[in-house]
Amino acid sequence: MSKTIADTIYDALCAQILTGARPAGEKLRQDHIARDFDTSHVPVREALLRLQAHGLAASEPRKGMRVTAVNPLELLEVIEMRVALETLALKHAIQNLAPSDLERAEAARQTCDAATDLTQWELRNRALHRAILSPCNMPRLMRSIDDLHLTSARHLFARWQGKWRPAPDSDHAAIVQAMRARDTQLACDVLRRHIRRSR
Amino acid sequence: MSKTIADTIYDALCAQILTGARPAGEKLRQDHIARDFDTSHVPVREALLRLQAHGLAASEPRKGMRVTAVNPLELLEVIEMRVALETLALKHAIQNLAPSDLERAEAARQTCDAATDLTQWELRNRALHRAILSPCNMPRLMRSIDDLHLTSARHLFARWQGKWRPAPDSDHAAIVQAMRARDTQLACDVLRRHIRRSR
DNA sequence: TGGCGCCAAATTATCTATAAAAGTGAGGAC
DNA sequence: GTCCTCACTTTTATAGATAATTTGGCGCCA
Repeated sequence: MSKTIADTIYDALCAQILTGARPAGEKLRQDHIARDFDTSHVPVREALLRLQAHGLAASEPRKGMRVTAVNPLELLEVIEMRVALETLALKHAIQNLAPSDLERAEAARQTCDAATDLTQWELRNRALHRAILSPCNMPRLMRSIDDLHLTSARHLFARWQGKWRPAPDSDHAAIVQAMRARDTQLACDVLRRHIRRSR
Repeated sequence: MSKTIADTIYDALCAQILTGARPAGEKLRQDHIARDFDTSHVPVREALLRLQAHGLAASEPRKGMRVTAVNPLELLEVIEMRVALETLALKHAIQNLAPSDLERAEAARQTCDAATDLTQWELRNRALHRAILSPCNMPRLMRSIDDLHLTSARHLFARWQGKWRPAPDSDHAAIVQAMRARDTQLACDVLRRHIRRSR
């Protein structure tokens, strides 16, 4: 399970891009980053490729990579994709739901509501969505959803950085409650509204 | 636009995995592949990373990559994801539809029906789905759908290799016709049935 | 005979060096 | 003054070498 250097670099760059520490359009120069992490440029290349795979960077051959732009059109796209895929996951999740899943979801919900800053909230919000959906037992679907959340998170940081205030989320509570009642229709409706609200 | 060596290797490995020339579970050894393509192992690593990103290979750190298994559960997952995402794309595509899009779709349909072997048909079938859906103008959605088609194609080859016979596809015709009539509901229904049929 | 540890071979991950391409800017022609 | 060219710098892409890790076999001992 040992993390490679490339893994470490990827995680760090990913966080920097999400939070806006590396703004959209910034050139990602291999040997600069290599110096930052005190390695050679080879593992940096690997990390960049993975950023590209997750949609966080784009490359032009022999011209290097740049942090991808976060244009509003892409956000609309991502929101509709999230609606389609997360409701699919939720339907299957409710079918397979075990009591322990409900406990985990409720715990994740409370943890999320207790967040005190945006970075923390974003992490916990993602964890909550995973907790709610992962009982669907569809690993590939979950990976796709995670990728979409990455893009959503970038918009979130771009828009709310500094303006965010802690507040309990009533949608989250409603979804968990509908799941407890095994009301698939209601849970999906609330989730759909919840995701679309993030515009 | 110059293709790098890594691009070339990726394309070749991708085709080999799709058609089953490299079966599921096969270890992808860097320097063996490097010898095959007469390069160093560095571009091979890059190609492997990209296979991983598209779900065609999986790695355990320091243990190398293997061609991913194509288990029936994943196929079910991919089919439901395709239903969710392709109907989403189709709805938007029909909204934006221009006459030239319809022409292109019809041409792609006829080309697909004229395929004489499975490899050809698979390529043209993918092109047809792209032609039908791409007027949605949602590049990220299209990329996700393309990835799902890769997995579907692997199942297709695994199941029909040698048993495939040329035949016109009535679903394709029905979808194009519904698009021409701007009947979103009908088009989506046929598409859903069409995708689920590939089980 | 069967499990355990150690050595050798294979393989991956990383580093350093080199080649190739792209950007940059000064100097000259018009 | 503007534009083109050519050398210089920066940066990416690939190669070759090295370090680190895993794998598999072999003998040893219970």
